[in-house]
Amino acid sequence: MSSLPQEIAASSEQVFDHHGFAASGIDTLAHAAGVSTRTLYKHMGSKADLIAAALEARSARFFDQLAVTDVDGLFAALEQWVQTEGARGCFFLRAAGELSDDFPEALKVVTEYRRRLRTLVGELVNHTDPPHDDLLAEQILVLFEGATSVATYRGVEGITAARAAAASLVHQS
Amino acid sequence: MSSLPQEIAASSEQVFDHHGFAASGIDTLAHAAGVSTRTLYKHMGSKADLIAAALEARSARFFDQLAVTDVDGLFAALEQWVQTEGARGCFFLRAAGELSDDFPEALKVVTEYRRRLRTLVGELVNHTDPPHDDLLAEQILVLFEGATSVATYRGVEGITAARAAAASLVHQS
DNA sequence: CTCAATGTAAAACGAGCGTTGTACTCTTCA
DNA sequence: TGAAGAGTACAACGCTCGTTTTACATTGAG
Repeated sequence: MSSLPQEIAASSEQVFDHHGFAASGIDTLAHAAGVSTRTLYKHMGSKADLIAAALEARSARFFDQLAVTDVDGLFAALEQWVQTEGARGCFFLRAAGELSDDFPEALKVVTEYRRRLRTLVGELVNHTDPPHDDLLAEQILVLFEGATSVATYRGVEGITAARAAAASLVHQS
Repeated sequence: MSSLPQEIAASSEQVFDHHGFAASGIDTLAHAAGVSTRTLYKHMGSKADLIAAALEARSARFFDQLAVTDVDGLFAALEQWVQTEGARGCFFLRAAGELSDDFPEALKVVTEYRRRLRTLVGELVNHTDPPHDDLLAEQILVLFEGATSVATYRGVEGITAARAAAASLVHQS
């Protein structure tokens, strides 16, 4: 049995993902979490804090899925994610677009997510045989982000295409 | 001298792009357009209609920039766009994420934009020498969307990488 | 000149928002 | 037993929002 703050952050992650941040009211978020608004505020402080917590929860959950050993596994994991979670575009890009400077903590989570994703891709590319440089890492990152976006309207086909493109770029000398 | 509705849609496009749809109030939008709220409503009907009009304006403006003859030109045009407009992620993806079913007209514009972008990429890939198939078109689409996303935090470097990747994929048999 | 069209300013409306206060119930454990 | 802690329901607060109303200014054509 996990803690209430974690449950609230987890269910809020889903509500924000499906309806956007501004459009998700506290009452809706509290009801989705199965708690009263009073309890929600006691644990989360404010809506801004709750948004940051939801982004943290998504980041942790997403990188758990991305625990892979090679570039191809990255796209396999993304395909798996989209099949179980659906595709609505990068949660963090959407957050950055919707949230202004009034949400500095949330934006910090977005920045940290991006840094971590870039680092992960860089490591995976570095462990290919033979090792590759920064250009390939940037290209894999583009394919990953592109697959995430394209999947919103072309489904897993976009991820399949990205996966094949990544393989081509990795294996060509 | 262009018409008031066009001016309102154009300036609203900028406000929505920089601050999000829900966070942009009617007063802000009217002030940015240099008109009163009364005039804004007379010409645009409602905020939902204004959002749809702003998306239409962006679509027209963006595809004007994408009047190119080959795949490489596509990424050159995107690089140019980002340098003059900045990068905040795909406007249409963000709209789809923020707007619910209460905005059917806006979502129709998003769908139409995506259909048109996919068609454009398909045509450009088909006119390569030698002509290529649907897989490459999907891959170029992924690179284009990925470059748009990655540019938000890695700048034009992401577009440069995507451009090189596209060239690799096009020229390899 | 006048009238219709088109614009403005400013206030008001009802609704929903994020947030807090109050009063109550239930559990737990010393 | 009884006090403390943690949760609930529910109303209220001040604020902002989208939208409409009212009253007034400007302008160009017949």
